[in-house]
Amino acid sequence: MSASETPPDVVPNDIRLYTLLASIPAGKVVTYGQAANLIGLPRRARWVGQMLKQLPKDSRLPWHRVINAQGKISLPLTRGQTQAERLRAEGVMVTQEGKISLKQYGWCV
DNA sequence: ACATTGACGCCCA
DNA sequence: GTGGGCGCCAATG
Repeated sequence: MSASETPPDVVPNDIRLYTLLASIPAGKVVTYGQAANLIGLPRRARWVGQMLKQLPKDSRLPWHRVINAQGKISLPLTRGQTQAERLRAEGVMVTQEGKISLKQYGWCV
């Protein structure tokens, strides 16, 4: 092993998730599963949810741009309402039920 | 070490 | 479109 080769895990997974979050354009959304896939962690959707949950309340990261595969907000009403408001503030149409059109707002890479 | 718990996802009725 | 059931996987108790 030469020292010049880059090990596959030099960047911790949580950092990669934060980086991805920061790269999601305002007005666009991704699903938990997509977020996991995009950082090379298939089948880790639940883990993504755990990470977002543990984010400090005053975090600057756009955690609100992550929704579930059904195109809906996965949060209990209180915080879910906050997420809906944040999204609407960026021009995303969110129904009363917390439904969002992935077709229209899904972030395509 | 075993059982439960989730900000999940896919399949099927 | 809507549930119900099951698989998945890290964190918790």
